[in-house]
Amino acid sequence: MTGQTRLSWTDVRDEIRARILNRTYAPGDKLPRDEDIALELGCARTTVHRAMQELSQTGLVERKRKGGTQVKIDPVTRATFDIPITRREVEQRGSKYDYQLISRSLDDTPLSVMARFGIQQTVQMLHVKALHLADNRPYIFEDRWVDTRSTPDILNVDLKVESANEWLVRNKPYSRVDVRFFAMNAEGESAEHLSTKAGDALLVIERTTWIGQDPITSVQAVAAPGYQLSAVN
Amino acid sequence: MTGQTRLSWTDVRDEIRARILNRTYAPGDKLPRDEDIALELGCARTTVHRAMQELSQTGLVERKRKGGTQVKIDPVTRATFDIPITRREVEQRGSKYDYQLISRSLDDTPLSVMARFGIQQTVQMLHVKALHLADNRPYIFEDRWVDTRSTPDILNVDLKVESANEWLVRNKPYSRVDVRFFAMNAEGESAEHLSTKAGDALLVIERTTWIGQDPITSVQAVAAPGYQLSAVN
DNA sequence: GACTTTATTAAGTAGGTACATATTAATATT
DNA sequence: AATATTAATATGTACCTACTTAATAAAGTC
Repeated sequence: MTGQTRLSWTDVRDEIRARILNRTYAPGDKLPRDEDIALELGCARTTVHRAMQELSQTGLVERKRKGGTQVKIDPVTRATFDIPITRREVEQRGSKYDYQLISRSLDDTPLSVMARFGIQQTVQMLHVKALHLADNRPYIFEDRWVDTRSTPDILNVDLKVESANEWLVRNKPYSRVDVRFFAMNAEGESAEHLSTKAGDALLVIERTTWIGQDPITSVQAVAAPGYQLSAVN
Repeated sequence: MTGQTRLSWTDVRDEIRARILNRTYAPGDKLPRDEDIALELGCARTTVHRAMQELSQTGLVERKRKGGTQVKIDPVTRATFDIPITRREVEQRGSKYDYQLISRSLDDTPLSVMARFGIQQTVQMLHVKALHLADNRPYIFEDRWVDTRSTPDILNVDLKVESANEWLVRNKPYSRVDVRFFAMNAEGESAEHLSTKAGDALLVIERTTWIGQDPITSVQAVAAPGYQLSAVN
């Protein structure tokens, strides 16, 4: 008697992954049908399906109806990043969080911001600049635009007290988000507020959100020198 | 007669998400039990479960056995990035890909690399520097260390022809990966190979992989100025 | 009251059945 | 031979049932 307990879908996932790692199933190979794997391992097809679902999502295999399952030829590295509220991020590092409003005004959107939102006409939006600090040292400088058509309430928020970052996350869920990372040299304003010298390489996290088709906000969060963003798991 | 067809789990997911967006379920609120939602919407509990599974994965809700489902108070922005083989990335932009080996030698691991791998002792690893080009212009400069204990075959690969990047992805699946992004100023080597002037801000993608506990490779991919990394979806 | 034990609850999982859907393969038609 | 039609097939989905597990609440004990 094998006497072994029933297989869970994570067991199946691990077994299949192991076989891919040890090249039983090599890149480009076609895997057996779910049903055959189920039969071989002694579990239900639904269990194999659940396992495959995850392997497919992490980019290790590719599945097609009728076509079957195939090990990806060029597996991409898929990394997930959590971008929390800055206050949370600072507090979770065990640092003291502070926040300073730098400026707040209604300005016409420049071309760069229009491009981010994908809009053609210039509109007036709330333009907010603010600084997040960790242990009294500059941590992130944010330059944000908020569309007052989709988010008129932002005008009643005292941004000297509550950061737009936090207020928006709490009060303005989005249905679509675009996130991108790039590097820029510190200059003028960013250098000044982050207390660094002009020219220093800074990581920028740019986030733009929409609700349906309507723009909500677009922010460039410029991190202080040395900032690293690392993937979860 | 409503005459409507049966609900799919994506319908349920969209319905729940809509309710979260329109604040029927506000941040911090507890959602009804899966079973009650199923009853209300007229579908099976498993269908609701499948929908919740995705909402939970994207970080919109939090689920606990017995505790039920709760809308996250501070929803994080969760972004997923695919980091393909550089050749693929270049080709998908519609550019011509080229590759140049810059150097290849067996060196002792410096502290920084040991830290990335989480190892205490200095070991000799294969140290490879290479340049990826798009349309004859520098695209990514990579500085890579490969552990020859876990990956002895790399020593037989002609890295002048095939990039270590590509060979490893094809031949050395990993079980764990660490990915991080940061910005650095171009200097000396990186400036020279990327044909940019020293001081320019460059985005660095650092990737370290293991198979089980054993280090495979760690690479710093330094992108040419202007490079942006954007999330999938 | 503080602590431990027990029961309850809601999500999580496994199995089975039936059917839907997207592709590919085979066949028929022009 | 090229094209359109039809059949076959593997994954995807929906529903049901039964059981498991983790977390919480309630009850009991010192």
